[in-house]
Amino acid sequence: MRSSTDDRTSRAIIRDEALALFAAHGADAVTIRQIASAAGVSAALVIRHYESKDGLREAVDVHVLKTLASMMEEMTQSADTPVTSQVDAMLRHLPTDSPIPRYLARLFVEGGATAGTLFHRILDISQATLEAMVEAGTATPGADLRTRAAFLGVNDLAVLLFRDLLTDWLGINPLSREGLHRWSNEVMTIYEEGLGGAPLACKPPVREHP
Amino acid sequence: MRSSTDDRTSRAIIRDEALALFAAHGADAVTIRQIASAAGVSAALVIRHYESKDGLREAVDVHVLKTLASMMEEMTQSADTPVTSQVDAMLRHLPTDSPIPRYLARLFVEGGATAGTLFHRILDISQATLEAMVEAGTATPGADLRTRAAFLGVNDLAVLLFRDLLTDWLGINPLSREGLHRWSNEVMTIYEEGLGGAPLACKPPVREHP
DNA sequence: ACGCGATGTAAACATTTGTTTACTTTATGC
DNA sequence: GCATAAAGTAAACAAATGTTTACATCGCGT
Repeated sequence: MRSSTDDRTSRAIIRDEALALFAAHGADAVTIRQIASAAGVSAALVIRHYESKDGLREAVDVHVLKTLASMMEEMTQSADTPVTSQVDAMLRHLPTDSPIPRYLARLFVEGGATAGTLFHRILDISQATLEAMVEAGTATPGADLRTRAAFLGVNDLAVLLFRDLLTDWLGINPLSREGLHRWSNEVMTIYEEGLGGAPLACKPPVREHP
Repeated sequence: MRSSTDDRTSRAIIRDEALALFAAHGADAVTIRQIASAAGVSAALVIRHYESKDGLREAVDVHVLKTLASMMEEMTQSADTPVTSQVDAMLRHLPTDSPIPRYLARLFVEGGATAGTLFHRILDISQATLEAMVEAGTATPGADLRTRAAFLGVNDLAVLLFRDLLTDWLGINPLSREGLHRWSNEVMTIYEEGLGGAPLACKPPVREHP
């Protein structure tokens, strides 16, 4: 629901409320009247601004894609993004109650062109990062570098998709500060040493609390 | 659409067609008339058998859960399931065109009680497997065994959720025979040695084609 | 003050959807 | 054979939903 002091244009308010509702319940399950009510306007105004429900859907898609694109651009410039947490880093740029993660989850299972474009872009970055690491000698291409890049990228996205279920099972939101710390600590360790830890005959395992 | 020679009861046919349509388009987007038409019966008969659309939804949920439960039981008895591919192994028990994977994907992003139960069960198995490996000395508990188990379980499920998008990006279905081979080969390597491969000073990296 | 476009609304409309009703057909026990 | 229950259907119904129409209000340049 829009707050009483809100200088966004009603067009933007409608789009944002639609995004929130689409993320929460899925676009099909949300009615124009619900969106209108959440935005504090009439149903007719929603149509007036976006022509149809499908037009609104597209507008929301474009908006999400733009938001993510600018975020990804910003991230590729500041080079502090390790391979483990491309998406996690992305999410740290969003407010914790942002509807975008959940919207993305729905987008990905739904398929469609937008999802394909975004997925492609994310995995391309994952591959580029891995290639850079191989170049730098901090990673191995494996038997098939592209498959390896896909594995890394998909693992990254998985935290996002399973956020709620993981929160239940772990007792802590893996995208919260504390949760993310535990999670990436574990991921980093596995990516560095594998599941078995560093071979004891070679060097002692590296632990956080030795 | 039901085939002409089909000895299933019409009740089961309706349930199966509903499952297929729910998986393909999401339960909200599918109408009772579509299900009826796919099953080759009238819409009224769908209601007659399942009382309401929600009743049908529940019946489909129960059926999927039962199918998976019997599959998981069968798998825990034959002890040849490595930690990397609990779900993959599950899927190898299903026909390649089974709607169940896609149905599960929708179930998981939707949340709900059924999804919670199933997710819980899968991650519990993941944890038990990891604990057994630690006991056997083939794995390390890491800084937080439960988080580590969650990471492994979720990675496993991710292939399932991203199947279509991965097929696009990789050029091969990661759940096909060839695709699954490449995928788990990569996963195994990373779980065994990490991204960097075995430290060269200790022993040469283990490759499939040396 | 006034015209006018932008912004907004309530009520009506056509269609879709889940469900009900009244009715027919098919199988089954006796 | 026949009654009776189960399986099945077409048509009607009520509510919901996307959209349209006709009408109101506000801001603003002149």
